[in-house]
Amino acid sequence: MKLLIVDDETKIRTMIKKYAEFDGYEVEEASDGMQAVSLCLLNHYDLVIMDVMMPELDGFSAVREIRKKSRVPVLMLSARGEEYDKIHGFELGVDDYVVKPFSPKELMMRVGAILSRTHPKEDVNENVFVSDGLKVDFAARIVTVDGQPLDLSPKEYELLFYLVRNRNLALSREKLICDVWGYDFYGDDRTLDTHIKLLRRSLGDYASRIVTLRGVGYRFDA
Amino acid sequence: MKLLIVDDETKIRTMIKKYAEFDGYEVEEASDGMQAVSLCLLNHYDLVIMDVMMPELDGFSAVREIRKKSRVPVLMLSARGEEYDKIHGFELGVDDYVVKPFSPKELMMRVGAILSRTHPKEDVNENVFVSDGLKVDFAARIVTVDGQPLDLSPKEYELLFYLVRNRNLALSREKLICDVWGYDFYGDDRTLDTHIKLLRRSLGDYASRIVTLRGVGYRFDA
DNA sequence: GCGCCTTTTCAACTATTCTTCACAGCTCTT
DNA sequence: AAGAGCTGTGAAGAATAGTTGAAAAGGCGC
Repeated sequence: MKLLIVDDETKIRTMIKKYAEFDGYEVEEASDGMQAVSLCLLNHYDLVIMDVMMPELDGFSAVREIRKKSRVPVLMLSARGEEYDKIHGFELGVDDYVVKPFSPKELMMRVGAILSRTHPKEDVNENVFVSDGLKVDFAARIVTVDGQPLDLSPKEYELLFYLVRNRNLALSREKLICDVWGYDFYGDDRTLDTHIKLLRRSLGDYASRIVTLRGVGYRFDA
Repeated sequence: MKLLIVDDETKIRTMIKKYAEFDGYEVEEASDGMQAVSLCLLNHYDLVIMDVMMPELDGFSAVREIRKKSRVPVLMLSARGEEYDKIHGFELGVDDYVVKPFSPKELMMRVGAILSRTHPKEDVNENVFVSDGLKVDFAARIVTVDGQPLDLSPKEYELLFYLVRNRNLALSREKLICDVWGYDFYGDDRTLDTHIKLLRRSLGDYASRIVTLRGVGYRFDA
């Protein structure tokens, strides 16, 4: 996770940087708006902490410039918590707003809150999918139907996992082939159908969860 | 979008409710933490605005209870911006924190910011269209009428999706043919009519949403 | 190299969908 | 009121896409 800290006061930048690095973030600094804009166009940051009052280019104008190219989350710092300023910030798509003087601990809490929202934990979130008598344990690589474990082939696992991870979504044949087999697969048109057939046979009563979307591909219904 | 406002002061609840309803939210109220917890277990809210200081059960304890069952976004209101309280709030998975006295306008800005983060699909790119009992889910490729899924043919899906994406717009026969069939279609004049007929038949009660514009083409009324 | 399991290919088969066409119906003009 | 010009409809053959079983090809451990 990489942060960009933008403030004209070195003292403040250093202080935030210390706390941020303590929390395990990688940190870069900019001392004015112009610099911030250039850095944002050159590099990728997971979040920008931006002061409002700065020489050269103020924080709001800098965000406006950055927004032309990037949706990077921004947390604004302002010396005074004027309502006008706050609204101004939200309209630009600023994610949060902290008023100086602030507690560094609270600032880092807010940084954490924004990042946890913009980077939802996909892998941590779901290791197992359950619906009625069907259980798909991604981590353990076990699929059970009514408690009975199924004996699937590697491709069947991969295909099922992909379908379940993208359940309730129309998946085109091309996308399935590309994502499950790899972009460099130039096999027969019927390969996918055949594996769907095998998977359906293995799933028994749950075969109907794999819905054929004629002319498009397939969808797994949760 | 449905909000739950929890505060023991009727005056504050009424004030927030007025602003929220002006912004188009549906609003329910609770006057203490216990009530808030019960309501959250019974109903679905898109966001909860919760005061900290309340009789019976304070805001933090209420959120802790709610969190056992629900991940609903919460915005806390507090009479004093003590740092300890703020951190306490973020650790519970509170999404934002507003200090009293606050400006209602800023509060609604923050509510909007949270909701746009938790419901990213609805405001960014549209994946689903709903109007009365008709639901068109583009991503899942599912069309339901009064909860009942329809079994449409590929062309019916494509045509309906195109019409709904360009709803309330007069679409010429030429444009429809060109965009749905492709610029290189040199088929019969009756092909489009026939598919409109099939689609209308499938849509049942909602057939009349597809309006014939004699001499021009068709329009889907949202 | 052998045997077993998995994956892929292939072609026949089935099911669904698309297009065409003839004609009916509607609307507006003459 | 008749006719021209569009649009709606049902039927049927043509076209397309998906399913399936069988068989060949590929991998991997022994």
